Amino acid sequence: MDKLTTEQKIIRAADKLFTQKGYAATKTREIAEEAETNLALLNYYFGSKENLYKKVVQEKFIMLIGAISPVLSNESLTLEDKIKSIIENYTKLLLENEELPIFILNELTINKELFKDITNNARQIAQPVLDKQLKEKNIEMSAANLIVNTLSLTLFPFVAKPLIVSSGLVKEDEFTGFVSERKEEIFEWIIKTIK
Amino acid sequence: MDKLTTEQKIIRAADKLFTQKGYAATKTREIAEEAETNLALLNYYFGSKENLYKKVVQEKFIMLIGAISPVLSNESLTLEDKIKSIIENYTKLLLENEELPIFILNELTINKELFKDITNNARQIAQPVLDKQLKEKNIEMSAANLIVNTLSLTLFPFVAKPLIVSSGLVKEDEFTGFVSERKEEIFEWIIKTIK
DNA sequence: GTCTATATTGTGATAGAC
DNA sequence: GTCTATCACAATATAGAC
Repeated sequence: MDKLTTEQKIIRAADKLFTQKGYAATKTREIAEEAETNLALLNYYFGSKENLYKKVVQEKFIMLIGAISPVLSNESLTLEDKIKSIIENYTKLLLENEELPIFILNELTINKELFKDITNNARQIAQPVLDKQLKEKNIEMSAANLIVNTLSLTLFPFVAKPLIVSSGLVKEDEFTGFVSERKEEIFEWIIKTIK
Repeated sequence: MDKLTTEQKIIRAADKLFTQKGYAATKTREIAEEAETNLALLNYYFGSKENLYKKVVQEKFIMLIGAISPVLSNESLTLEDKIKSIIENYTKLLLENEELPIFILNELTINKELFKDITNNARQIAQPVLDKQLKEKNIEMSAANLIVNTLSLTLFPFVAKPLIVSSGLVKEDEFTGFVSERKEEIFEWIIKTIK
């Protein structure tokens, strides 16, 4: 019934396990089993565990910055539109991939070298545009603070979900509602702080 | 010169390496080497790698919730005092332990069971007090949102530091200044949003 | 308490038949 | 392309001398 190629099944299994348990804790045999194939095929298609990992990580990293990078550098969007888009994009993306940000942020912390080539591409494209827009409106907040605040309020609940849930602040089955309702609230809070 | 016992040296080395690289990627031989002792002594004092890890993790977890739990449940502090204290406590703590939150949050995500006994203690102590204070002041924001927002704005920059730095938003050597200046700003932003 | 040597298992990768 | 069997080495843990 599933028309995935063996290669795709391995990628999908690797994605799931690496995201859940991290690189070192994930065994190649587990990936093979999850993909309903065997260890030899993993090496046949990808050469090594590390190679497979890089494929997965790059894909996920692009997902994560893909939700913000085009928005920020788009000159035809107003400041408000940008903030709203980022909140919308991330909330949608993370509701479908809850562990994505903690996975990427943890990997960035543990394995700083791995990402250098990817981040360099996005660097310094967005900031000048945003700085110009802030200056035009006489807003005293820096571009860095505006971006960090927007991302903080939007991403952090997902990053800290286990803590938020286990502390009883928000119940597991209320979490989706909690972050969905926050979307409009975050937008209003941010607008308030830049006025 | 250093008057640490062997046991303390091992704990300290384990703390450093587990925090930097995570559980699975850290080898017991490395810990022994970092502690300037040998593998046998690690097992002599702690029985196993997992045992040593639990010691380290619990200690760090208590550090992290210790900066907020007593503040929130203190009935004699005003709402403003609480927010200010949390921001101050965390910024100070995290400037000295930058990897603490990403480490704990990642471990909570990967290994959800490990923490259940600890979080249960702090559960549902703080929230009633805070809810009462919010109601008295006719603030429409929920306690959950207020706490999540405060923690988001304060903790997220540390969690996302590698991303913030590698994207060029804030330079590595400006990071301390960036989060230090944010302290007062975060406080003002939050006050604005609850008025 | 400390150390060297070693037992034992786990893990990434490959050889070679089909 | 796929699979079983296996190699080679890494890693946790322990035995036993001091």
